[in-house]
Amino acid sequence: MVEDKIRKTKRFGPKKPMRPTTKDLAKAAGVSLATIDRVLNGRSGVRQKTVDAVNEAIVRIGFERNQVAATLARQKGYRFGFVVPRSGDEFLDVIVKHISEFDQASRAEMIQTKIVRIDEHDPHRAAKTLSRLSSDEYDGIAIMAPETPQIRDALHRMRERGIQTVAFISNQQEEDSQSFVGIDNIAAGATAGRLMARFLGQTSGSILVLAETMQSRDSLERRLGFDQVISPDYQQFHALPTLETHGYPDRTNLVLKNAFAAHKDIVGLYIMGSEARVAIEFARKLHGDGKLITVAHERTPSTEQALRENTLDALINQDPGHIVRSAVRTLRAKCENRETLASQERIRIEILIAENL
Amino acid sequence: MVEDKIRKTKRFGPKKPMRPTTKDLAKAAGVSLATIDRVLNGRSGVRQKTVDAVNEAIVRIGFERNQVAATLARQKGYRFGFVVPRSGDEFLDVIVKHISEFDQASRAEMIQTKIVRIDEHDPHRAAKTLSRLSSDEYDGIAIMAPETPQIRDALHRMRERGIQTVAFISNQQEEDSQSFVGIDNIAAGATAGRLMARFLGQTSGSILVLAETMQSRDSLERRLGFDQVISPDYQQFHALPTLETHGYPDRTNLVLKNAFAAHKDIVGLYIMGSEARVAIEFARKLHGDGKLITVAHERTPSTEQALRENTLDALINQDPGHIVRSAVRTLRAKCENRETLASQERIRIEILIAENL
DNA sequence: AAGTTTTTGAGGTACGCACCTCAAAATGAG
DNA sequence: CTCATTTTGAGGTGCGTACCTCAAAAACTT
Repeated sequence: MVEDKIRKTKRFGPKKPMRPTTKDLAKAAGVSLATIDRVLNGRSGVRQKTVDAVNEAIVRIGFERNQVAATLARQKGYRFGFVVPRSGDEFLDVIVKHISEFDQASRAEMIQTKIVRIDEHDPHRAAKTLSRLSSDEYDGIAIMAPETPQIRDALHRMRERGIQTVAFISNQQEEDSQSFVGIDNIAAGATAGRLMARFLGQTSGSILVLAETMQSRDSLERRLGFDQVISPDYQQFHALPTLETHGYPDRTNLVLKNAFAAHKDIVGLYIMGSEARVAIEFARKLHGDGKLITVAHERTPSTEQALRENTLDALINQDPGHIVRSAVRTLRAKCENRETLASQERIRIEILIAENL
Repeated sequence: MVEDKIRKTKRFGPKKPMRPTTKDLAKAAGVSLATIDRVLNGRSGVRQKTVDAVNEAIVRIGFERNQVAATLARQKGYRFGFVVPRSGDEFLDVIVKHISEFDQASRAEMIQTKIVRIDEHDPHRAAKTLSRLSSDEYDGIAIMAPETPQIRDALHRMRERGIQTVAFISNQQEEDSQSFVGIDNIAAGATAGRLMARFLGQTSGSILVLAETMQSRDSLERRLGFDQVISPDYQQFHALPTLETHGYPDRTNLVLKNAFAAHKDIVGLYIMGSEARVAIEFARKLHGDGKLITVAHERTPSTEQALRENTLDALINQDPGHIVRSAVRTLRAKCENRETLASQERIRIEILIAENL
């Protein structure tokens, strides 16, 4: 029986530098555990006065909820949905691959991630798909979609249903950092511009800029950033108006051919869209001629190979793995009513060349 | 009493796509929970035959230990130590800052990270410090230190004491990816070389290479990578022998002055060490003259400012935040006898210019 | 003051696992 | 076959939180 007592105090003595628990908090606040639970989890039926008292005690004793125990008790990790366009380019495939990989890796952490496809060309249908996502199937949604009124509304209603949301890769206008995971596309365009200019060096001539469509915010921003660098700092270059491919290979080839026919002094090619395959192929054929400097966005099998083969000179990338993880961390923080460390969640604008792949 | 039954089956029916628990595993393997525990946690006193049976059942039913519940039950998160040099440059300060930040942010996840300083110039004392780290104070150690026999032995003994180890930033010869977190310095040197060459363009001349010491593996590797690019691909450049600063500002100024006096055709400066302040200051004064292209390593307040001011043309960086997180994930995986996804833990060689800071 | 409503407390169960003890069973040695 | 040893089972406790119920207390109403 003496043994029993010894066992109680674990190994060595009562040294207790432990983190305060809910029980400690209850004592400190002079309320019961039930009330602590109500306050911590934002349930109703607590007087403001009591809420304040609890919050005061939280800071006073430095209470911090044990997330490990919390998720265990909640007995329902988190279920997050990644909403992505149905029709996709190579970059989308990469993203999707990373989402599934993450899902695999985080099963042990009780986090589920599913992929939801939407028709990005039909905002109405897309919004309808979104409206079907219920809060007892998803705790949060990360969405990659162009910014349209329908989608914005759908997201708004989703939030009202209690589903947390965050935009990734494609911004949704909400400028606060807790709602968007991705790069600053103006800066990305500027980075592309600077590299282009520096790689071109002393030569002069025109620069071709290619995009899928200039309807999208991303392209607009990249172009803006690009011009911000090229126009003032380098008079020897002339950046031509953006050519739009609308995602069609044939059209891409056509506009490129026409452009090169019309402008004999093209020295640079800036591919803003994420589908670079066709344009790269076009550039590859030209490469014999001389030094066409080519810069593109997003690492995919094609762009990676082009970089290795020297068809591409530089690649501006945003790490899909980081994006996925960051989106999940952001959603989780929102679910737990926390803030994230903005510094930790910032997605870098990566510059890739053959040597640092 | 009828209510009771209803309560038992939670909300809606017995729909059970749940993850198998230890209980399920016990049933599947035809053994008791106690045995499962023995096998899972590598305790002794189990016949090989039984171990095999359990492992077979694990694969068969796809059991995966619930880490959340495990860490809660273990009632002792993880205590990791980051061993870093006592005397440090700016980059070290940045690293240390990130370690403390991580410590703050992960308290709720029950992960503690402490910083342990060692005297990197006295391998004997350093090893002694390491030998003092006990396994009931640390579950794992991440170490940033030059590779010496003493340290290697100390690490070895540490592992025997049951402390997991991983090297970060400075490699420790163990080539397997699970033991090192940091960049490939050969590739980093090559990246610097390529950027240097491309930024220089058509000019020709000598390139100055500066290091703290060529004793260190990192510098050797960076230099190797640098030469691998410069020598074969660009005959117009001549990379001079590495100058060593040994960390002394005065000496840095001196060697730089002498070098510029001896070689009138210097067009590039490659700063390999992480303490770039003095060299940058030197380059800043020269900048009026013309186009000295300068490339350095590691983002610090100084290098960042130099990049903004255009004194530095490019910066090769390894993200300290990622390094810290990756080191912790790696250590944790080792503690839990798991493997990490190598792809997820690879530290990128980042290229920074003014536009993508 | 009596009734109504709101707020609080007490107590329980569960989550999945770690870690412990003791006895029972299986195995091996002689 | 017996005895010693190794291996296994049964059962319990606790981690810190979520979530639930029911009754008691406090706060408002009229």
